[in-house]
This record gives sequence, C-alpha cells and structure tokens, in this order.
Amino acid sequence: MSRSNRERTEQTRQALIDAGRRLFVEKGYAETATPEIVAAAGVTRGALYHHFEDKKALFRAVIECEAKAVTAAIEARSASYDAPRAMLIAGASAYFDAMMGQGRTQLLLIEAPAVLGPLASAAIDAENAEATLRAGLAAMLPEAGAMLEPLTSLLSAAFDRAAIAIEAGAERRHYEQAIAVLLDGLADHLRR
Amino acid sequence: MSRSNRERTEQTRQALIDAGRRLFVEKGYAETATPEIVAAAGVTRGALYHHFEDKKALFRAVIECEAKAVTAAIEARSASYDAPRAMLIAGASAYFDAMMGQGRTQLLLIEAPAVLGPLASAAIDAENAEATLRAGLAAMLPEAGAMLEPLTSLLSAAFDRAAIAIEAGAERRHYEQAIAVLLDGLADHLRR
DNA sequence: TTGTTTACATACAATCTGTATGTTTTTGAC
DNA sequence: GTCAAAAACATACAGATTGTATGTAAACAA
Repeated sequence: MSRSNRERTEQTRQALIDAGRRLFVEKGYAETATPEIVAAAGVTRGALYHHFEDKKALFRAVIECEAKAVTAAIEARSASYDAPRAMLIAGASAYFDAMMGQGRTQLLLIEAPAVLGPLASAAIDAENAEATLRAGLAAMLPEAGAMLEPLTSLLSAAFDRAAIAIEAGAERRHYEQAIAVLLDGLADHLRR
Repeated sequence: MSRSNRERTEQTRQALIDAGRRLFVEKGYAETATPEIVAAAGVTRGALYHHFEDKKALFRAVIECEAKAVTAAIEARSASYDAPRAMLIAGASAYFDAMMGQGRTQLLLIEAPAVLGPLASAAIDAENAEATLRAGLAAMLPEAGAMLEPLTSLLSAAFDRAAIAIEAGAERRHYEQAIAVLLDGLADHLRR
C-alpha cells in the first residue's frame, strides 16, 4: 500500500496531466478552472501547486507531451519511405492522422500559441514536427539554400492550417492534394 | 458641453476599443482586466458592460476593426497593379506592411483564434484579407478548379506565418522571396 | 529511532467577471 | 418649456478563481 516518493510523484503528475489535457481540449485553457482539474485527477489543488509552478506550467507539460507524441507518430510512418517526395507526402498524411480526433489541433495549434506565446510555441514545434519537415525539404530541394528555413516555416504553417480545416470538417483529400501540388510546384520551380 | 447620445456612445465605444486594443497587445487578452481597460479609457465598468455584452465582445470589436484596417491597406496598394502575379506579390508586401508594428500579428493571428475560436476567427479573416487573396489566386490560376479553396487557405496560413516570423525578427526579404517561389511554383505546376 | 525533507491538504487573501440596482443626462411628445 | 421615458452611465454586490501561506502525514536518511 505504501508507494515510494518517486512513484507518488510520477502518478500524481501523470494524473494531473491527463485530467488537464482532457479538460483543456473540452473547454479550452481559460475556461478550465484548477478546482475542476484536480477533482478530475482525484487530488487537491495543493498537489497541483506542489508539482507545477502555476496553471500555465501544467499546460506547458501537456503541450510538450502531445508534441512529442505527434512527432513520434510521423517519424514512425515516414521512416519507411525512401524517396524525399514520397516521404514528405506520407509524413503529411501521418501528421493529419496524428492530429485528428484527440483535440490536438485545438491544443497545439490554437491554444498553445496564445497561452505560451508564439515564440515558446514555435520553439516546441521546431524541436518536434517541424524538424522532420525541414529534413524532408532539404532532401527534396537541395537547391533551396537560404530559403530552406523560410520555406520550412511556411509549409509547416500550411500543414497546420490544413489540419485545422480538416478537423473542422473540410475534405481531407482536397487538402492533401493541395499540399502535394504545393510541394511539386516548389520542386518544379527550383529545379530550373 | 452637452453631447448628443450618438456622440456619447460613439466616443465611449471608441475610447474602450482604443484602450482595449492597446492593453490586449501589451499584455494579452487573458492578462488584461476590465478595471484596467476602463481606467485607461476614462470610464467605468458600467459603461463597458452597457456597450458590450462582455469582455469577449469588446475584444471581438477590436479584432473586426483591425481586420478591416488591414484589408483596406492591402486593397489600396494591390489595386494599382494589373497582372495577377504582380498583384499578389504586391498584396503580400502590403499585408506585411499593414501587420507590422501595431501588434496586429499578436492580435489577429495569435489571440483571436484562441479567444474567439478558430471558426469565428477564420470567418473574420475570410471576409477580409483572405477574400483578396482568393480573388488574386483565381485570376492567376484559372485551372485550379476545386483546389482554389484549399490553396487559398494554405497560402493564407503561409502569409500569416510569415508575418509572425517577420514580426519576431526574421529577414522579411527571405520570406517574401519564399512566398514568391511558392506562388511561381504553383503557377508552373498547374499550367502543365 | 528520530530529525528532516517531500508530498500533499486546508485555509486564506486578493482579484476578476458579470449582474443588479441606482443616478444622471438626453430625447421626444405635448 | 415641461415632463415622462429611455438611454448612458456609475456603484454595489455575489460568485468564482488564482496563487500563497500554513498545517499535517508519509517517506527517507542518519
């Protein structure tokens, strides 16, 4: 019945992160109150403020966790391809799969930039999903040069917008097609 | 010394919108308290809740005002061009000009989606800047067909991301170049 | 075993939002 | 010009929320 301190900490933190994630998705960050979070996690506010500096810190923990999960899902699927273009297309599809259904678009693309600031949010993205995209683009467009960074950023934004649109009910097929056209156009144009 | 009711309303509303805009940019929506807003506007909370249903409604008024200003700036500049490509490039440049320096990126691209929801925010955008972009793309890419909508959405997202990056200190020239490459590649690819 | 640190729980102070109610100014009809 | 009604505020209040301070029990280290 007695748990070690490490176990206690781990379990409590995870319970808070899980409950927070569920409620942040359901109601948004601002509309989710800490008493509600701790009730869902089966602890008290004391535990929350013991493990996290404040409400925002709990949110940051949730976001970092989700970002890593998305990146892992993408790399698991795009690793099996070889040609750069196929890898990017597969990566895009894996990205949409990973973002759908868990309210991840709401968390990662809508709430996080506002709550954590665009810089912190962008930093988390850059470490995760965007890094995969940059690598793919570098392989597909060796002649990009100094424009690799801006293009990565712009296409990453396009991916994000597509995820939001699909989540909102738009035709996924149309957006995947549009992304493919964008990538192919880029390859066409830079090759000349 | 006596003002008509219309004048009173107009002046009070404008004072609240101005003060709100300044503080929302400075500290973000969630961190800006209504007592602070009304103090800056020189009125009381009674006036605020008389003219706006709640804090969010004031924010919405600020956002709609800014979105219109941005659209007006774009159309004023891109109207003088004739060729679709030149018009789009000029429109992009005008968009960046309009977004810089007043914290508009923070307001329109970061806070608005989180506070108003992505749908409401997208609706405001669609009525304004995105409509200009769609018209330009339709002229430049008559063969786009069903992909016009998705492409408009994706490119609009790319423009937004570029504005955020430039505001954060990135090289504007590089991003304008990347946008041009994206557009030209699209034209190249769809034409064949 | 015992003192100390860690992990929580409870109580509290400050603030904020939205509403309800009161007061002053404008307006429209006579 | 007067007067009732409505609009434009101002003030007071209730409920809820956040972060902190303080108290307690369990684990750990000596």
